[in-house]
Amino acid sequence: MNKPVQQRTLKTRAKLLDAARAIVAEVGYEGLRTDEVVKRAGVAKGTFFAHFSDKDALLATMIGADMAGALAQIATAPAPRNVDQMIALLHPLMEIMTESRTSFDVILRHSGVGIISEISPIAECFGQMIEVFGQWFNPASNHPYRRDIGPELLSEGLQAFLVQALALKFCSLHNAVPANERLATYLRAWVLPAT
Amino acid sequence: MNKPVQQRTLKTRAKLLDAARAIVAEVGYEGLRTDEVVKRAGVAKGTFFAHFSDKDALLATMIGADMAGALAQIATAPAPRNVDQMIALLHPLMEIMTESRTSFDVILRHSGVGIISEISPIAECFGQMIEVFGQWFNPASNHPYRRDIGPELLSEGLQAFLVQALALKFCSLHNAVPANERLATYLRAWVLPAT
DNA sequence: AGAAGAAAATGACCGTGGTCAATACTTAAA
DNA sequence: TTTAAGTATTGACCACGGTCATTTTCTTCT
Repeated sequence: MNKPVQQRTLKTRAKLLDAARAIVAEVGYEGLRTDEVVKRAGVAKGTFFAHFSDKDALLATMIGADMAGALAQIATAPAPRNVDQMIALLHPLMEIMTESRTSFDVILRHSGVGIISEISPIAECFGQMIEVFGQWFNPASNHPYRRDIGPELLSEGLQAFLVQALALKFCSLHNAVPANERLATYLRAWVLPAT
Repeated sequence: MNKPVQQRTLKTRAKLLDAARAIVAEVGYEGLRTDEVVKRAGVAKGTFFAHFSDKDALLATMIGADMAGALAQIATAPAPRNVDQMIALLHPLMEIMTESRTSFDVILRHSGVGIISEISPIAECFGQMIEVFGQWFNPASNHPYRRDIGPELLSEGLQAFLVQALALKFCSLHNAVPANERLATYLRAWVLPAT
């Protein structure tokens, strides 16, 4: 099995993704139709599902790529020295995650995804996040955050609060307060040592 | 406008809900089809959508009712004196919320729902939760939890961790550790005063 | 009781995601 | 170059959620 993947496979996949990107740029994630994707890509309906197990998988691929990009930026930046810096650093990622209700739903659905074999790009991002955030709380460094719990637990909590703050963005009862401020309140209570 | 709602409206709605309950009992939430619901209820397709704006609304009604029941139990019980008691108290609610992947997805989708006019039973439960949990952290009582932040913030965090712990239940990477233990770890780090 | 108006129920119809047996293409060995 | 064994593609087809003009049933007024 030296060459199990053919050239045209890559080409077709790229055509599908390009078409999908173009559509999203025009009508957003909620306006994306598989029929339109295959039409623009110039392939048959069945081909789509030979490349993506379902429509969600296509969305997850696109959204996951965007999230991974934002996360890479975060990973290369120096560790934030306080909560405000942390929020500022997270902001681009938050924007991507809440681009639309549809995409946020996809993210939620894939954040704790099932089987390992079909691990989604989004689930991978969530795993990455824990590692990236974990660096900020590395006990060896002289960070200003609480030290009574491990960096991984601290990261998981940060993730939980991030999702909570973003979810509230779509709730008209709470969205008077912007997500940034909500998250800041949460994080001050979570990552800072008790006074 | 003394009698805007007719008797048959209630009857039909009840028939639909009964049929749906029966189907869920047999094949679970994932096996529920609107065609089957209307067939068993003995009404036409259009009638279904005159009573529920979409399939999700029906699911939200059923799941919301179950959650409200569990929450009422929690509300009447005395405030938990420690994290273990808290978990034990929350356990029935957690079971309902994770009955299936499908129902959990519905819960996530409705947890921070949009317009006030169409507030879903599930969103209402999430609001209720904050109030119920808030009682546990009432500064006037002599609870053993942290007092450097307000009861509402403490409750919101508890909710965020609850959702996070439940989401991980559907993730094969993490479900080696049961949700109960995960949540216990989170809550010890969140609700207890720093040592 | 009958007529008029409002509310509820009907079911043929549609949009869209997803399937699968048949076909076309690619690759590597003979 | 031919051939055989995969691998990718095709498009007619299906399942299922959701719509809406029409019809039936209920209520109220005279």
